[in-house]
Amino acid sequence: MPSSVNHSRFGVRLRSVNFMESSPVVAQRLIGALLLVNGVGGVIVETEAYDELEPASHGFSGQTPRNAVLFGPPGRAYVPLSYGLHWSLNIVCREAGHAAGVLIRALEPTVGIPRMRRRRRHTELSMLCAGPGRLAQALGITGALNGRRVDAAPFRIVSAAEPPKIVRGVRIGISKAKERRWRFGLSGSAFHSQPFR
DNA sequence: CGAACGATTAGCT
DNA sequence: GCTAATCGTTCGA
Repeated sequence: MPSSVNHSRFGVRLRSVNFMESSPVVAQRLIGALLLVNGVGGVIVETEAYDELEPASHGFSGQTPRNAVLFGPPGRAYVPLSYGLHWSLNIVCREAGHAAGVLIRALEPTVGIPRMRRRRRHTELSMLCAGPGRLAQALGITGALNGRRVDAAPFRIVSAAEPPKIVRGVRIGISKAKERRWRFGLSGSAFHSQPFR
């Protein structure tokens, strides 16, 4: 695991993430952080930012029962189903009143790897948490966690002790606002869902 | 009220 | 590279 991540509960300086910032800022602050759900997870290596003011966001067309969590308090998990099949984990953030969120797209698996392998039917390590659907499956994330605070159980987020080197690119799998470079990655990671260029 | 379409993935060619 | 799987939401008639 990268030395920039403090996995010790006796660490000297554990920064927490402020979710009252714009989603692109929060998306970058989450890179290199340790994310656990029920004690299982790893280092966040890929995120994307979304904001209700741009058409790629689930919040763009206004509040619905599905996306209601995005319009609620920051620091909550927004867990929608995509393609009728896959859950995904977002963290709600809010700056200037915008309904916004950060999609967690990939982890470097570090804690509870056997558990994740069982949930994912023994996929190879580099594919365990590479992509929002795979990550949700590996960590056992479903709609049951929608709206839950991410600073309390079953979540645990420990941010990187030092700012990591971050790469940036366009978001994946969207048809609108394609040119916006709101995808962020941990530089040099072998655990991205797709390469950065 | 029916049709189209996703912030995707696995499996096959 | 192509496509099926699968369902809530959105959009047009």
